[in-house]
Amino acid sequence: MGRAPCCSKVGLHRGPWTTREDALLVNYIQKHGEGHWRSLPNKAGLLRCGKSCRLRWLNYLRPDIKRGNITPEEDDLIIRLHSLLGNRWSLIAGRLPGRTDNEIKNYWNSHLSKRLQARSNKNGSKCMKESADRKRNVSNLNNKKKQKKDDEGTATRTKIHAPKAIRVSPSSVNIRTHNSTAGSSSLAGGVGDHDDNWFMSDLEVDKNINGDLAWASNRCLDDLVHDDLSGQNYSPSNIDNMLEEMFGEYQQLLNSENHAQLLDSFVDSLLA
DNA sequence: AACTAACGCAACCGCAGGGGC
DNA sequence: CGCCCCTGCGGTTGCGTTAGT
Repeated sequence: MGRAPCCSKVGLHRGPWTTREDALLVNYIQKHGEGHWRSLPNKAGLLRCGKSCRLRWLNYLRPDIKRGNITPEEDDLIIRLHSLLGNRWSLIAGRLPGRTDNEIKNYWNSHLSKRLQARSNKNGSKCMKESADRKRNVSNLNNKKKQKKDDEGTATRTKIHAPKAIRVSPSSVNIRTHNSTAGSSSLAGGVGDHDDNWFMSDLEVDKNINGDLAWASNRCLDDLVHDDLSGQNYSPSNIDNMLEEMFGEYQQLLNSENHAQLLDSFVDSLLA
């Protein structure tokens, strides 16, 4: 049972968009605004499903989109946010103005995950194992099919704390400005110069929460970031400040007693 | 120059949540 | 309360491009 997929309708165009289709979509949205994706194709004169139109607009045609050239700062931020949030691409994208979840997801899959993998291999078996553990856990969290499989196949699947995925729109996710009172001193040196222990404390607390090594590869990630950026002339930026605040808050709540509940609200707070 | 493998990106798919009725 | 529709998210696929042989 259930609805037929919207893109299964016979006669609809699929595959790459033509410039004419792009123009039609842009013109329509400029006149009528976003939304009502279901009815948009008809009204705009497009032989596409609404889903496809939405995707094309959000990932490619929006005027505020930055394309290509991921900066070292963005690269660093993606790695750190991913270590914190997992594959929550929309959340991560929300902290990177002009970037789309799809772009970040692609960037991660094609660049960063491989770099992490290479780094793990270099660091030896301990790190490799930890990275694999974490990868598996993140995958479990974000892929229900796999999770079902795992549920059947493994009696004692490790669990990590996973705040519910939250629907995010770019306008609802603003980079918070300063005034944070959270303890951010552990990052005081900025990227490439930070206290080498700040990720470790996350790790230790997470181990306490869940009794496993779910986020153990944070160390590997940190090493990766440190190595990649330490050789560059790379002064502290707004992104660094933002990270300081965010991870400071993160650490603070992890040190509190009811951290499991607070972790959920922390992720919520990222969207405030 | 021709072929093949690897890579990167755009697009698609399936599912879940929220809201209206 | 339950159903249906719309929307958004994350995983995956397909294909064009580039690099290597």
